[in-house]
Amino acid sequence: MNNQTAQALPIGAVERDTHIGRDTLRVWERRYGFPRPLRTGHGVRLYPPEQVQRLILIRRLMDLGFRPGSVVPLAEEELQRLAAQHAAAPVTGQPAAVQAKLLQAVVEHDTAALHERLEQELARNGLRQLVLHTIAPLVRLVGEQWAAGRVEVFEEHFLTRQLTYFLDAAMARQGRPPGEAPVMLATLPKEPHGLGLLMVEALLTEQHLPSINLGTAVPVNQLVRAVEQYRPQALALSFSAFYPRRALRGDLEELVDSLAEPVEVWVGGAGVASMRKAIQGVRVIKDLEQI
Amino acid sequence: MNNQTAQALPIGAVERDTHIGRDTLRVWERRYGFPRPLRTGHGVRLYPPEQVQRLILIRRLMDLGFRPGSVVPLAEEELQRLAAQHAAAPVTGQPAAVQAKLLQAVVEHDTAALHERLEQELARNGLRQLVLHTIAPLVRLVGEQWAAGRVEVFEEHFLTRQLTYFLDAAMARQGRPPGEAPVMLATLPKEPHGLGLLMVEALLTEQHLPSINLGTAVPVNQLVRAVEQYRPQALALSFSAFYPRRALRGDLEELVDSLAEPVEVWVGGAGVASMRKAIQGVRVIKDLEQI
DNA sequence: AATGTTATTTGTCTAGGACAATATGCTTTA
DNA sequence: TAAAGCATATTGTCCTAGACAAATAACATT
Repeated sequence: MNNQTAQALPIGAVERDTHIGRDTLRVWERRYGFPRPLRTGHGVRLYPPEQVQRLILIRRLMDLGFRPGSVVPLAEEELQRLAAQHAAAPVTGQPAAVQAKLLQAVVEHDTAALHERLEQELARNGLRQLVLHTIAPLVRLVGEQWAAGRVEVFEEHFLTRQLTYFLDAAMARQGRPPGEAPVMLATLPKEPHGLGLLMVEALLTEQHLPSINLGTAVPVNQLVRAVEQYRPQALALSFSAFYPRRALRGDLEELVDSLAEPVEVWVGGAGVASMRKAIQGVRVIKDLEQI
Repeated sequence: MNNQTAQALPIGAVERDTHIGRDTLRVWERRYGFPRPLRTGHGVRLYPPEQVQRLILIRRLMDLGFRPGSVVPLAEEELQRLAAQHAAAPVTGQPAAVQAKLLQAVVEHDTAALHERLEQELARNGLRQLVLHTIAPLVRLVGEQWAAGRVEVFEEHFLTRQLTYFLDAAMARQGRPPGEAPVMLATLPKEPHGLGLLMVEALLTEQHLPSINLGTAVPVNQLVRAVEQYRPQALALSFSAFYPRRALRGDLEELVDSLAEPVEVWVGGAGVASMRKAIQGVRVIKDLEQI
């Protein structure tokens, strides 16, 4: 069923699969000599699958902190070596036995085992401890394993859905806190990862505090309107490690500038941990425990 | 707190807020004379908020079926008139009393009322009927109200989260069906709307059929890998009315071409309802009831 | 009314250059 | 030795104006 020629992708498809912008792909070609796509008769770029695969690998190394100039020009083998090196690097601390087991359930696609273990932890330690000491480390672990090439993107998708389901069920059993929500949760358009928000929602729920979770990829102007309507005391935004660093400061400044209402802006997640200078009117939450 | 000059946005930000591509924004400027952004000293476009607002309105009209050539050149008042006309258009059928009440709860941000009513319907008619006759029509209704300018994007975000929470809780009470999942659910990268998947998941769960929901925006190559690993009998994809029509056929063909494994591909949702020609190897699900 | 053909509309892609913002490397100061 | 200040290098995003393929609309024919 595999059609050979159809496998080479135009630049738009590559942008989507690699999360590297079109302009960037073209400028890399000019500057570093890679990628070097095929061309149609009319000059349109067609990227063969190997090059797309290598771009994904490059992207992974960049998320680990490498800069384009130091990885894009490298030969295939050198890239593989770099990646392997990082795959061998010790994972932060040693994952507690529980997380290792959970990770195993994820890569083996064993939904039942995953839920059973989570249920055990919940029964033993309660929702707060479950989020802080089991789920948050698990999510971090899976992220690291992905960077090391041991876990695939679709497995993260799978985990995200399972955790959402589990936390929703757990919150429902706790009961939904009544009253006006003092905290609004969301991510900006470039951020598709919503587990951070969900964990915060669970922590708040556990303390009988209502919250409004608008989910991922909410346009700035919509956040402004939502704040006008719901009038929360705080707007909490989550940023994963993959949020484009270039854009972070500008995006936050744009948001704060647009907010006419008096509202605290909280930001958290791996994406803001490395922020150099503080931004006027934005409070950085370093740790989930602070909630 | 509002900074006047900071309000004008560069083209990248406008692309995100309007979901109109950069190239498209520039080509409209050339062809239709709108938008006509300000420029920095170095020629960089800066779109004032009114123009962004008008672009969003244009986008809404296009989602209603208008073509760019017939709306982009129009003056502000004419656009407003067109929109108002469609706002006045009768909503499909008359929304049953239940949906009207639910809609009211959404726009009034009354979480408690929303959940209470859903709970009532669930208790009375069961999960299947709730999904088919209450939630699906509600989602459609909110979409129409949005197109008419009566509901805002952030309210759809709010509803999405609430329905996810509710359905997850309902499914958890039913109990998670054990065993290997015969159906895998996902949306392609350009499709951020995941409620369709969730409704299908709920319908399957109600019939004690397990499923694997990978959620939204799964890259094509990851879908291929996921199918290789989980080996489901069917891969079901959901497309909202906002999925770019130009890309639909090509994206599906790319997917089918890449799938080496024998797996049925099902597609559903408003985005495929208007598909002209069938695509080899793809089955169109016209109705949720078919599940 | 269905089908086939032609014309128009529309989004995405091209090249090569430019610039502002960030990160790095080097020097000076406490 | 560490912090701070400054110069240099790196990097993503934006620019222009033109081109083309795919989808849609309009028209002609069966």
